[in-house]
Amino acid sequence: MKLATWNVNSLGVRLPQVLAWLALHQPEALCLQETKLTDDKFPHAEFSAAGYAAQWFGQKTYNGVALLTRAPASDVLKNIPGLDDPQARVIAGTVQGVRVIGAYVPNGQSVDSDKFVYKLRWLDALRAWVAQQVTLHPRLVLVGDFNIAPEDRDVFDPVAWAGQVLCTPQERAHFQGLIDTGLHDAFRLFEQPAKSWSWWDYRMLAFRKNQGLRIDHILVSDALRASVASCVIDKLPRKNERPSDHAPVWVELTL
DNA sequence: ATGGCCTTGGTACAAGGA
Repeated sequence: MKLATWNVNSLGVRLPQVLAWLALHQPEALCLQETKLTDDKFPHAEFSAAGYAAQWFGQKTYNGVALLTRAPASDVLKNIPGLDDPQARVIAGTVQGVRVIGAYVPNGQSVDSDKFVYKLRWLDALRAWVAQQVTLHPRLVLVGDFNIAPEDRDVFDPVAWAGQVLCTPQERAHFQGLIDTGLHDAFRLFEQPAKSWSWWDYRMLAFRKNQGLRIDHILVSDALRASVASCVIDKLPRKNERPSDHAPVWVELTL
């Protein structure tokens, strides 16, 4: 079964592209980030017509996440239990015996920003909760826009980006902290092309020049590691008219 | 050519993204 994640940067704008991608790939589950829709505006009827059940959790203008599944998801949770967070950033559900957690990690803006402090605190809470979730649900995937480039090889110009937000040692330590709960970066379980990115700035002709970062990830638990058949960043939607600045990422599990 | 965008709310342009 195929599980996927995509930061769509406004589902209102990107809905046709998401529907086309679902029809083409028919994933068992697709997690969306940055829907930017209040819950009353979520296009659940369109997804239902396309054969997908939806769970969603949004807000006006910013953030917003959704979980689209072919079979209805159970044990759905919205945001991190116990974390007082006004921003809609997490949605979780169980589908076909796999716990799927979709996350939109705060960007952090810049290292000297209050938003960076929020990002690090948020990641602390995520790690603590994911550690519990892995114990409860050994077959687990944590997917989404992590807003962290884990290593220099995930950055088109690591010298220019050194110490910048998305690439700081603190953020990378948090990524490792998530890995240390018993997860594996599915993309790195396989030989991959050099210069593989999941996000390209809209400016500076970044996509045409393939200048990007790999910040969207799929982490799989120990119990699922042997079942991961492939992990792919799908660059094709980035070539659409009016694309998201992020590409979808998917894994194929043979369960 | 060393700079180049996109989205939202709201109706001008500021803020946020990464």
